[in-house]
Amino acid sequence: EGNQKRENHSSEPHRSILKTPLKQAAASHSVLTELQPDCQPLATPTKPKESFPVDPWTPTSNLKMLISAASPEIRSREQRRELSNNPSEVLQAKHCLQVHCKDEYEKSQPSRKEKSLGLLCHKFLARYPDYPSTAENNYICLDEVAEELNVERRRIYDIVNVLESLHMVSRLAKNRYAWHGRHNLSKTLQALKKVGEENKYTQQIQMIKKREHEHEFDFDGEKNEEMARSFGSSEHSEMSFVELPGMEFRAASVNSRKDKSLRVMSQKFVMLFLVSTPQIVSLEVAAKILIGEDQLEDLDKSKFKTKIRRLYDIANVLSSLELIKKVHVTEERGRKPAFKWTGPEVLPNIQGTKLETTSVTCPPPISEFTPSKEQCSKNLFPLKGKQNFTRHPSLIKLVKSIENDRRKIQSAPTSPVKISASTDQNLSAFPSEMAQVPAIAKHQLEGQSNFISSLVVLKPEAPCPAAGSQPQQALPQPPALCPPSHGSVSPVILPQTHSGVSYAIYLHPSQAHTVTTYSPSFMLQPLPRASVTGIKSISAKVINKITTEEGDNQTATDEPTKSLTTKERPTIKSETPSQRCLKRSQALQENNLPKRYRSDKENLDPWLVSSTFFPSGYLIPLAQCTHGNKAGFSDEEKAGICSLQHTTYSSPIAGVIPMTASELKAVNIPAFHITPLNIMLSPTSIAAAPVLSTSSLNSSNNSSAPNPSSSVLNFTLQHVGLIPAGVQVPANPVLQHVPISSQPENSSHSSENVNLQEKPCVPKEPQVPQTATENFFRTPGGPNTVPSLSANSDGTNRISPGTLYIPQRKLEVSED
DNA sequence: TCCTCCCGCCAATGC
DNA sequence: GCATTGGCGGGAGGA
Repeated sequence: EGNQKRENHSSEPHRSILKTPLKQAAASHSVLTELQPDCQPLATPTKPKESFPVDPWTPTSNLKMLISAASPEIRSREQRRELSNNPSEVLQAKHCLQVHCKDEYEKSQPSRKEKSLGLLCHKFLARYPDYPSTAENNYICLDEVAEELNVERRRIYDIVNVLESLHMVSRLAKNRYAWHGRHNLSKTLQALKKVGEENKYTQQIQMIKKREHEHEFDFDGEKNEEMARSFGSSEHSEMSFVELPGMEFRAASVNSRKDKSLRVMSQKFVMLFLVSTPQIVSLEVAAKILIGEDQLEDLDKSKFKTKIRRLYDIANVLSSLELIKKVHVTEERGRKPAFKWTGPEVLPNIQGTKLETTSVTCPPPISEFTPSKEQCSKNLFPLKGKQNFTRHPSLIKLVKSIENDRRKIQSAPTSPVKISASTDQNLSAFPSEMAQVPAIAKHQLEGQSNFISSLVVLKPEAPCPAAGSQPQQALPQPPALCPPSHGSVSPVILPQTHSGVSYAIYLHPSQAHTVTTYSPSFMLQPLPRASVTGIKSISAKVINKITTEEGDNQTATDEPTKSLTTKERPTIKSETPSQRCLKRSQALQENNLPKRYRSDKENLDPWLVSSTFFPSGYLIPLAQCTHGNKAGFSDEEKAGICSLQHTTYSSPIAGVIPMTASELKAVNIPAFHITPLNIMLSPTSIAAAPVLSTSSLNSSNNSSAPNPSSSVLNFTLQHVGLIPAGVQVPANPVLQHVPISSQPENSSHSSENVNLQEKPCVPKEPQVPQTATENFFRTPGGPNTVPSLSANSDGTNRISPGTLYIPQRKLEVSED
């Protein structure tokens, strides 16, 4: 608008020579000179002479001048006034003041860089913790944020949309989003990688590169046809937003715009990184692929340009998230902007394979509970076979209906309803769950695809030896209580505690799902030093090696743990499990406090649960999550109570897990640290929640108590003949972890001549690649050898990448 | 000159 | 009918 006005103005005869850039300063000058009494031919518009508006320079001065300039009447009035009391000295002074103030004003105006989306995103991210412990205070009000960050809301949308694509936020309602942080990130990346693989992005990238190599990419029809054919030949040339279960979009607008939205682009962009080797994607290639997918027919330059613009937007946000970073790829054709993945390494989709197996080999009741392949498919390829259509509502309904039915069926026999404190339901339900443990475990182990689930079930418990010394002999195998068959989200019913009070504790379903469906993701979590020091150092070594290969200057060796985690993951580093338990408890307690980033020094009583905890995000149980989300969030939630979610979580699958404090500890603070676990207490349970002293917690460290997870694990393994009867497997499988690089070929192994001239990046997520599960399941002669794994001489495992490699021409990557 | 990407119009959708 | 979302592309700042 301003530009237009300026342009109009400058079109006046004697100003027509003004070729000043449309920059505000210059335009202002032109306006200012307009006010000069004696309008000399404007030779140097930048050096106005005298009379200037009287007003001191204010932020509105420009506006005033523009108004004045736009209205001859006002202008002449101004001029008359100026002339009437016109001591030239005064004017001179005014002019000086004006110029000075204008400079000041311009200086005070944020530069373009200061207004960049990346910086804005940084500010935005700084407002929220990477791993929010609860949903409380993790609501995002767009208006407020925009105001506080002093930007228009449009920009916030850009950020939020990208974050949404990573499931770091989810839309709750108009103007409101929920902040999930990085809780879902690894899972999302897993999913994206899987989709990217299935979408044959690797091949597409290679094809584009090959084509570029052969001849300049152009936009003529013949080549496009060829491209179309090649893209069309890929199985999923069209796909929509990759949703995590329970995080489906509800807004019609969102759905209807899905295919073009920044969200989808963002996901696809990320996919390109995840399937690429090395994980460097040039903007050009990305744009072409994204365009190619959508509309091959009109692969025109404007579309390309627009795509690039959007990719920059996305890249800015992803950069702020430290998932990618800008590099330059120097090829024969020149230097091209590109981005390099610096986010957490996403392991090959082991689980994905298993999922397929699962759905084939497992008995219905089990397979239905397992990380639904179908569900994933639904979400990942909702439009499979169709082009440019969003999922039809009726299909959504149908799916949900099916899911509901499934849930009912699943939950019917054993799943308890949400149980609050001191109900007998817990007790009655518990045995029933317990009775299933062996069978379930066996089921899980019977299929290779399931053994991780079994372990997952065991995990929460194993890690925190310091925890749960509860007198709960009645719980020989608490961990197994997370029925694998429910995707580990089923309610876990624990017996009454010594206090005689049961507690309804809601495990965040995402946790369960994480470990169940995407087992690798939880392995990315930091491990408590006390139990996994060795592992950590191994991991650190590997990481260090990787980074060094890339020219890392960082001191990963000096401070191994540093490379494992960043800001939000420090807790585990140097703490004993019990300390960590305490901290975790503190964190939980903190959730009830209004402010984030609060120091957690005081008030260690973790069970002073006068608060209500929220799940930080989506509901993982595949079938029912939708409900959780769909239930929406009332405004009361803002007050910190998630009554709706109570309902939601009362879903048998969603899982209510009544347990004692120590049990909670055991589950809540696994050595694995299965991502921050969100625990939610129902109001009733809150009411009944006893206050345990810290000492009580500490004293619950049970060296004597049998380690249930270990028991279950050993029992199971022995039961299915995977280990000899006498052999005992450590409770904490993590101890057996060995690092695996999913990209061993990253720089050295590849045939490419890749020159990475850049600072190495330390993955934000700790890289604890493989579970011990696979290790001991790979016992020589064991029945469950994982084909994709191979042992290296150094004792570490490596996963055969199985990636398609095409020798590439010389490629240089340089940092900006 | 080209790379980046801010900016805000305005259409689609929501409420 | 107003508000919210967000696709989109002009064009400015910066290298």
